[in-house]
Order: sequence, then C-alpha cells, then structure tokens
Amino acid sequence: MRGSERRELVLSAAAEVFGERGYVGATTDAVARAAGVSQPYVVRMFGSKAALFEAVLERSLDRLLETFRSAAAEVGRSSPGQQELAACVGRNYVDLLRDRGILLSLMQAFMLGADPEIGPIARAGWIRVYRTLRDEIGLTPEAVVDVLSGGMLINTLVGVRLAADWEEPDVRELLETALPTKVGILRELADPDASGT
Amino acid sequence: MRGSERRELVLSAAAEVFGERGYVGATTDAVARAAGVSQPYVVRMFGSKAALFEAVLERSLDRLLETFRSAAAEVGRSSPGQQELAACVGRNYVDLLRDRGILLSLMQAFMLGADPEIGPIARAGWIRVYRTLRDEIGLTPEAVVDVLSGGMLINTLVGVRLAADWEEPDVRELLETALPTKVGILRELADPDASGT
DNA sequence: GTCTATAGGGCGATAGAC
DNA sequence: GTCTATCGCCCTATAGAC
Repeated sequence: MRGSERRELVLSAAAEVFGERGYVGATTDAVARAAGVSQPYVVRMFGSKAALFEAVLERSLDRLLETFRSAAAEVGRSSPGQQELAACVGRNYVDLLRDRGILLSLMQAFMLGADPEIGPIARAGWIRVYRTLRDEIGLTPEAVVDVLSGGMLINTLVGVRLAADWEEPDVRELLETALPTKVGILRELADPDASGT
Repeated sequence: MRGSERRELVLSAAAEVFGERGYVGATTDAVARAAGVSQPYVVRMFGSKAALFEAVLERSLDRLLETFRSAAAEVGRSSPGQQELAACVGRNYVDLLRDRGILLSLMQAFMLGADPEIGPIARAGWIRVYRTLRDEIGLTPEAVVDVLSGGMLINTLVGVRLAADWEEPDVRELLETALPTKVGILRELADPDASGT
C-alpha cells in the first residue's frame, strides 16, 4: 500500500470517528483502530490531532462542493429553474450520507465555532458552501437558504440517529415527511442489516 | 442564596459551557468557574458530569417546549392557519437564542446520537419536540418539518458563530436572508458590544 | 453546604527500535 | 514507514476539613 493510500485510509476512518464523537470526544486511538494502524502513527502522520481534524474537514468540504457541482452538471444543460436545481442538489446531498463521516464531521466542526482554532476554519468552510451554491450552481440567496435548511435538518436527524427508533410510528412519519424518497438511506445508517426490509 | 437558586445558577452556566464546547469538550471546572463555585461542588451537586448534562438537557427541552406553547397561545384564539402558526413559532424560537446555551446544548446532544447514554435521551427529546409541534401546536407534519429545518439552520449558524464574520458581505447576505427580521440577535451573540450598530 | 487537596485514569505526544 | 513503550498533562471524582 502506498503512502497516499494509507493517508486516505486514515482520513476516511478519522472522518467517521470525528463525525460520531465530535472533535474532543474522538481519540486518536479510536481513529487508529478504525484504520488498522497504531495510535502514534496517526499522530505522526498528521503532526497532531488538531491537524488531523483540519485535514478531515478539508477533505469533507471538497467532497461536499464536488457533489454540489456534479448535481448542477446533471441538470445544467437546459438552464433549469431554481426549484429544479435545488431539488437536484438536495438529492445528491442525501446520497453523500452513504459516505458516513463527511457530513457529520463538518457538522461537528460547525458546532465548535467558539473554538479559537476550529471556529475560523468552520466559518470559512460555511462561506465557501454559500458561495458555491450561489455563484457556481446559480441559486438565489433564498434558494440557498432553503437548501441549507433542509441539509441541516438532515444532518441533525442523522447525527441523533433518529432512525434507530424506526419502530416508533411518529419517527416514521417525521422521517418520511423530511426525506420523502430517501428514507432508505437513513435506515441503512441506523442499522446496516435493515436495508432490505 | 437558597439551594434551588444555586442549582439553577449552575445549570444555566453549564448550558452555556456545554453549548459552546460540546459534552466532552466542556469541563466541570469551566462550568464551576462560570457559576462561581468550586469544581468538586459541581460534581457533588449532580453526582457526575453525565448527570449534569442530562439535567441541562431536561431544562433546555422544557424551555423549548414552553416557548412553542406560548407561541401557539399568542395566535391561538383565532384558529390561525398553518403559515401563521409556523411563523409565530419561528419568531419565538429565535428569541430563545438570547438565553445562550439552551438551543446549543440541545444541538450538541443531537450530534451525539451514537453515544449509548446520550443517544437515547437525545432521540426521546427530538420525538417530544415533534409531537409538541404537531399535537399541541397543531401543525401538519409538513409544517413541522419546515419549522424544524429553519430551526436547525439557525442553530448551526449560531453554533458556527458566522456573525463573527459580519464584515464579510456574503455573510451579511446569508444571515439577512435566513433571518430577515432577527439578524440583530445573531450580532449580539457574536459580539455583545455590536448590538447597537 | 461548600471548600481544598489529591487520587486515579485516560489521552496526546514523544523516544527510539526495526 | 511503522511499530512498542512510555511520559506528562488534564480532567473527573473522592476524601475530608470547616
């Protein structure tokens, strides 16, 4: 395995662990275990836990923005309306959930805006998201806010793992209202064995 | 000062600290300092850090649901439509931001759904929010989802402290689009001295 | 009730072998 | 490049005085 591959392996594992436990709650040892390497190696590879988290955020943001761009390219040939654009961005966004850790690690960073190191990075990321949706995708500010609102609700529903209470009828009603066509993904995330039922 | 007052003092301080740093990142020492008491006393008062966090969540959820109910009472006499109800709930929700810590401590709990202790509590809280909005306030599931979407966006914008970059024009545009009439509150939260400018 | 002092455990980071 | 061993710090929780 080449160095770049091992680096990507650790980054992917770290995104999941940071997404689940938050920046402070995640341990470099848990990341190392998830990646199948030793704890000191994780630290040595990135210099520090903080630097590892920043690398995770950069990678997650890149994937998110790429997803937005490919969504725009999907419907872009026919100069679509705001609603069509926003709907397509939303669909691709939900598919991102399959790559556990990307959206949740970003969300964990967003909740640490008061941190003197992470805060500025999180705000810069948030601004990049806004500009990409407005300038590259071509959404109006109002449409961007709608997309972001739905996205933050989805992030929260995934973060709280509400689908774990799927047997509860009100949970089903809420999830099916919030994600009319994409509930299956949430159920997969809550319980990998329940995807087919 | 009576015991119940001191308890409320510690709970209020804890809500802010947990909201800013997350459950793991918050230290009982920081809570104690914010409340002006000693660190061991905070632990003794609630038994453990986990029990303190759970008390914070219970208090925060109670205040949130009370806010929803008072919003409904505000417009309730004239059997209002869904849009009017949802708008009133949204207005009162934003006013809750003045009580720093309430919404953010809940949000921090929502991001820890994978935690075996906090996860079930967070999910139960989420379900109570949904049922209150649907059954007591009388919103349709679709209207509840709209209210929750906007709420999660606001929580995230406050958590990331985007208003700290107020001099950035795109930040102004985003915040004024997301909270047309209530931007002042975000600016107060970002910088207590900037409320009048 | 509330404090000071401190024990005990976990985690990030370093040293150094291979 | 990758590991094992370990240091030193910080944080929760306990002991015990007042």
